[in-house]
Amino acid sequence: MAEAQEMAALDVGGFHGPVVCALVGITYRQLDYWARTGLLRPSLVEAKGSGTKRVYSYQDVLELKVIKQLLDSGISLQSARRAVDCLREELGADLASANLVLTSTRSVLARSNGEVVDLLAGGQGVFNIVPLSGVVDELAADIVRIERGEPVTRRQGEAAPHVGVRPRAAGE
Amino acid sequence: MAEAQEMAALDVGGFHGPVVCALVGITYRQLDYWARTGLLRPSLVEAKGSGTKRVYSYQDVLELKVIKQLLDSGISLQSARRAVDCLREELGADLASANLVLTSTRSVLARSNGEVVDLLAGGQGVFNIVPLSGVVDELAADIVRIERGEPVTRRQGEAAPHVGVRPRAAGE
DNA sequence: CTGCGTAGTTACGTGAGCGTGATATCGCGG
DNA sequence: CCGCGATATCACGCTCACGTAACTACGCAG
Repeated sequence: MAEAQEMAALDVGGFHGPVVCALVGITYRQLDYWARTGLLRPSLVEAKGSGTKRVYSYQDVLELKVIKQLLDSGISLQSARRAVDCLREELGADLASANLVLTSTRSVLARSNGEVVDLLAGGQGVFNIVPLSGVVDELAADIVRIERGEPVTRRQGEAAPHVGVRPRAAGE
Repeated sequence: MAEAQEMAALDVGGFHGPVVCALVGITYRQLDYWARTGLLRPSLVEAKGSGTKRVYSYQDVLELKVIKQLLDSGISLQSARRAVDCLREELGADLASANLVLTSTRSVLARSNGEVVDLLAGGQGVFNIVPLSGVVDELAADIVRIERGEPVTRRQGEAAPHVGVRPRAAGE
């Protein structure tokens, strides 16, 4: 019962450092480095000296997973910073049905696949396109697994199998 | 007349190090580093000690420009290496009408915009899409400028204005 | 109140990807 | 054949993005 209480506390919105590492699939040193350098601070509770605990929100973990995707696909942390800024600005959007698009100069959210096609037709520079649906679904599944005590052993640097990606026609 | 001969020699396929730097918009140290680390060796003449000259082919310069685009858009040199491998394998293709697509696991060439849309519908991982038409056209224009002695002063890290990008409808 | 585990902090090291000179050497003009 | 500029090479150092290990401090059980 006391354990169930702890689980509930997690559900309400709090994730400690090590748990976040398991969910996102990064090392603790990366999480720590990112927090110190200001890439992504825990939005619920910041660390106040040794022994204290950082507490991350669900939204934080989502952004971290996006960052991890970017790193796995060979994008620099610098660019990931711009991506995070974009996600922060467009929080109202439905992430599960949107694509994050980064170009050399700016980053935007494309709600429909049609918008992505339009951007491609514009044809300037390089496009980094991140489908967010996979990230959202995957996180939901992993949270359940973590709360059961199953250790979510995902290999480092390897793309996780995305759940719930539905192929679409171009003219949607 | 003797000068015209030198120019002709360049046209046939040879570019020295510093000229390549000006064309691509990178520093000599970058070109040197990339040659030493095996990212992109001059395919015509390698360096054999101090005082010798590296000679790059037109194809080399094209690949270098692609690498530069990747770097400007925040992609790591590691990923750029994979991109170069892909370009090497698909040399027969018409680069000016193709897009280079990099995912976290592999790299491919998409000949039509339709293929790009199909790939997006597949929806796995992150897509880095490089329209090659701009790179090809830009290089041709810059080569003319170089041979006139005009110094092609392009700002570092800023995307060059692409020529000849034509917007297309999705169902092409 | 006293261990003790857990989590954050510090110190130090590492490799990639260059920048900055200084140096060595080639090849060409005179 | 001899200087001289152009080009490659070397030595050194720097920043980013972490890894490893040791240390430290909180907070909870007993």
